[in-house]
Amino acid sequence: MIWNNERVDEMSDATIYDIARKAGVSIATVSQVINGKGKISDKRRQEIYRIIEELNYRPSVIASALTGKKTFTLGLLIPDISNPFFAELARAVEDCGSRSRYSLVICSTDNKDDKVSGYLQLLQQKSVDGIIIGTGLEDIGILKPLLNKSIPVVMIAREMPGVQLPTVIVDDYAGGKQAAEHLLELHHQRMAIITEQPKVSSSRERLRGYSDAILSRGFELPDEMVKKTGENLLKDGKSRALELLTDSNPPSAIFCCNDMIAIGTLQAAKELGIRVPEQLSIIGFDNTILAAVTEPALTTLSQPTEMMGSMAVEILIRLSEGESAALERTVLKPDLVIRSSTAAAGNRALDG
Amino acid sequence: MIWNNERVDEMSDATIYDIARKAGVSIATVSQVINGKGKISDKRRQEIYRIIEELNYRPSVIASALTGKKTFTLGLLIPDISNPFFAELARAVEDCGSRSRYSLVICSTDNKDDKVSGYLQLLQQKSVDGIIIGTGLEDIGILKPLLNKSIPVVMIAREMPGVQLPTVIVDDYAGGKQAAEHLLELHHQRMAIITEQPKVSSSRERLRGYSDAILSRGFELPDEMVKKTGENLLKDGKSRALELLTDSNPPSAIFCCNDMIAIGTLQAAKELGIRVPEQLSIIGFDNTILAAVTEPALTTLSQPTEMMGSMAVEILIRLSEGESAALERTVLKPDLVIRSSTAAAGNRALDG
DNA sequence: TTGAAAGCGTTACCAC
DNA sequence: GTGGTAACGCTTTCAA
Repeated sequence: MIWNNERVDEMSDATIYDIARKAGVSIATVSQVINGKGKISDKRRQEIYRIIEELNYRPSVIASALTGKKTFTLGLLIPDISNPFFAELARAVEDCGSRSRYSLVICSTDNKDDKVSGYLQLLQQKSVDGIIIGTGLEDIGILKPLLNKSIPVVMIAREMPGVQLPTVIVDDYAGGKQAAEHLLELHHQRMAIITEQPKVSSSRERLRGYSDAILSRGFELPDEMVKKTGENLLKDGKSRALELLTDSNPPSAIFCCNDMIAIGTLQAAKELGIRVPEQLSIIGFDNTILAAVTEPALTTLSQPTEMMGSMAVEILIRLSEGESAALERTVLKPDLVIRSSTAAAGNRALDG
Repeated sequence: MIWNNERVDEMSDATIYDIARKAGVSIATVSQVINGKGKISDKRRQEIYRIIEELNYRPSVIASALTGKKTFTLGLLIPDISNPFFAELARAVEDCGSRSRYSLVICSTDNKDDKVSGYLQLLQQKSVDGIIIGTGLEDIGILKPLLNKSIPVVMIAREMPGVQLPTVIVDDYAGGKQAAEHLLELHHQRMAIITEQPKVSSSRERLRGYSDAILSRGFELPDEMVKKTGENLLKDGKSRALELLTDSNPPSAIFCCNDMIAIGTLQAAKELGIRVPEQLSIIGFDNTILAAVTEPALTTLSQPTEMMGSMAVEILIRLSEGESAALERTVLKPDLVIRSSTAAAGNRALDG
């Protein structure tokens, strides 16, 4: 390699003992210098710093964690890091954490309970300082062993009924309502919804808000207008949309519980030759980068990912520093972003 | 919380001592049982397993790492986890790692050298078992302290000239060539390219391949047809595209070094009322989910992210298990995925 | 102002 | 088969 000619033999990383020996002091003194504790003469301090630089010494986080200090590592459980919404959320969490020198361990659970509990166990064994859960869970019993331990946990973008944990969430119910109201204002009457699996709390709430808003205006949301996807958001979204759109009495508007599903729906419409938004209005959720690049661009509900990520991290850090767990529940507002996938209700028969 | 009524007081996690005490044996015995070493009578073994279950004991990875065992943690350096290409790559790495119970620490560097070296230091201090670098670097000197240490490193999707490290990469040069050839077959002559910053090795190679292919057909790639973005791929991509398209002699085709830039270019074209692909062909790179959802859908070069991720992890694990560092360099082939953003060269003046 | 020593939770070697 | 104990690299307390 390029540095062939240089010494690469001192491979073993220096320890506090090496520093102490070289400086002719005890390891306690070195430790104090590093942690800015105790009273060390300026001369010694300088000298020790010099040697630390010289040997490129960095204290082992592992060893220090073993003495009861933090690992400066956080865990993030999400369904899938390759889903842009969660990638954006992860980025927010990472950024906020790294400002305080925390690292982030990513755990993609695919919404599978066994993956969740596997990751949870792993994170515990690794003594992370906190865990952020942003994934759905069928059996909350899985959390029990974790909650008996001392690791702080906060929920992000998801909730578990029956488990009280600090939570940072968007008002999904209100979001569903806003979606419905936007559509109602555009005079849609036959409205459908495609949700995620029922174990995803956010989807449940969005459905509830959507449904309530429709019902309160005297319209209805019949069962055949409510569809659920499985694991594969894009593919299943498209299939469900196909089902809806080939119904004998198809909807003029579909609310998709996230942008991925909305894209699947867009593809279904395209495949059937249905024009969006003229013949069909589609509204998504999350306002990921995807929503901005489709044609037509998606009307969607935007989540403040930045804010959610940093709030979750801040709570976790406070908790891990021993602050009493004020069982906070922060509910942020989603924002309706109107683009080009929604328009006044048309009539497919006339229009098409 | 829901489990209010139950004992939650034994908060302190059980240690090997608790198990040993309860089983009336020494910690050495417990350790041996856990690690399947030594000879322990079946009776004791069963009993110890039972107690482990009962106390929900899980050995501390921290403590075990301190005795020289692995941390079962890998680090991944990428420019930005919220960029779909890297999110997909991260997912591949995570999946492969988790099959062997490794966790993944994500580090978004924004292609900034100081972030890179900060993360590198952090990962070392945390004694990760290996580091995957998929981010550009201006000053490779930053890697020097790392390479002197004992942590295995592999490069993914990027290369550093002058640093020899095991590498898993796509043939970017060939990719650039394929892009050019596709465009040339469509009879384009005035062809442009928008690359990332020069410190991104993959962009440099794609440019080289593109340029070589064009030149070898007797056409040219004049300087004003070569643009570079900055940090913000989408925004800068759009600006650069705007510059190209408002040139007095605008290109009929633009090769964008990744899908994000291609989308910026698509937006620029839309803004100028230029029709794609009739008046302008656009070709991207990466084949992320984004390429499939734009309108028109992007012709792009697909990278085998799955394969790249798992190869990188496998090399790293082998290395961390002491296998001699065969300085492998795996070059995978990119695949041209033809969608709807490229077409035979038209004439904007006639056509528009 | 400094250092000796205990302790953190494991593993591994060597006696018994 | 089983257990005692040193060692891993660090922090912290207490004495000097």
